[in-house]
Amino acid sequence: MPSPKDLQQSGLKVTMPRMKILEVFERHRESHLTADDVYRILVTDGLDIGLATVYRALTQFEQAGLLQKQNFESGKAVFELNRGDHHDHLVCLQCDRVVEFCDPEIEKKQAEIADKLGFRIQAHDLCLYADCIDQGCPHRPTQTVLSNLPR
Amino acid sequence: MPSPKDLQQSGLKVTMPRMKILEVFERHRESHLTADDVYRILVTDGLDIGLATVYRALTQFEQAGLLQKQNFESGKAVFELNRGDHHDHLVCLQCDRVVEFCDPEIEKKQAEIADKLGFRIQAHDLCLYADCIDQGCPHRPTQTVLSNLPR
DNA sequence: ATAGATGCAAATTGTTTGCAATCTA
DNA sequence: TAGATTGCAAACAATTTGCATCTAT
Repeated sequence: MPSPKDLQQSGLKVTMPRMKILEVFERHRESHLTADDVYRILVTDGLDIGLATVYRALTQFEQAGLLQKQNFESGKAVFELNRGDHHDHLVCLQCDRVVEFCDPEIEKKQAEIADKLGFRIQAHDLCLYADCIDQGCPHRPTQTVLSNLPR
Repeated sequence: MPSPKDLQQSGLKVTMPRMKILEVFERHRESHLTADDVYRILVTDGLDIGLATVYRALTQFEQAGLLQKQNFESGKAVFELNRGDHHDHLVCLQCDRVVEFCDPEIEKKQAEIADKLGFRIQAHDLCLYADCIDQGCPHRPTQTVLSNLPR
């Protein structure tokens, strides 16, 4: 349930299009959506919101820290709700399923490496591309499976 | 020095455009080049090779394992010679400098993670975005600095 | 000779922008 | 009401493709 506060705090006016777009992400907490995905969902919902507005909102929301943006190999950017936690992604090469994970050891090692090279790390992208081992891999559109790795 | 064999072995005909494109990468072993970078270099060299041909060649060379493709945040794909070794990248947020590194521990951990999630890892992208700590960071176009981390 | 390669222009795809009309604070 | 926001169409940037013409094998 997106609250108007989320927008106000970012200096963005509370408008219908923006609230509806946030709602879409609330209703799809497990997904990684492209601008077009969001646009289609809105259209399906019978809402008349332009694609350009979606793009503008996504950009603003990302800057405001409400959303996180990812660039997988697909060429299109995908967005997900910023749940505060940082995590990396594993994309299934069979069905495009996205599994999230986070490994503190890797995170630590990254900082050490940057440090050793004379840099202060600001961000990173880590994405694994892999094949399902188990049989039951449905060839379906993008879908997310949350997963917390033992630490 | 690109050898015709590199192309023949891939089932690609040895043509002037292809050889010249390979040469460009040989002459810029340290760089990460976009299709347009390659095209401009060729034009500068007085060669009349179409941009579409460059794109086609880059794709074919990547599939043939001669080049490696990277998608940084820039939106454009960059290519580099496949030197056999795997490595990850660190991009300087100030000057776009690209530093290469490889950390066996991270590699190992990645495989373990994929394994634990029920996947067999095929590939991965790891890119760190960071700020130079030291002063001498020139704001210049993309340029690569090779670096082997202690292992 | 012939399948494959090239150049050019036109087409695609994902994303951004100009602008007049329309809203929020 | 003033300044922000929206929708639409046009503009863009990166990459791909159709096709008639060449070229390596």
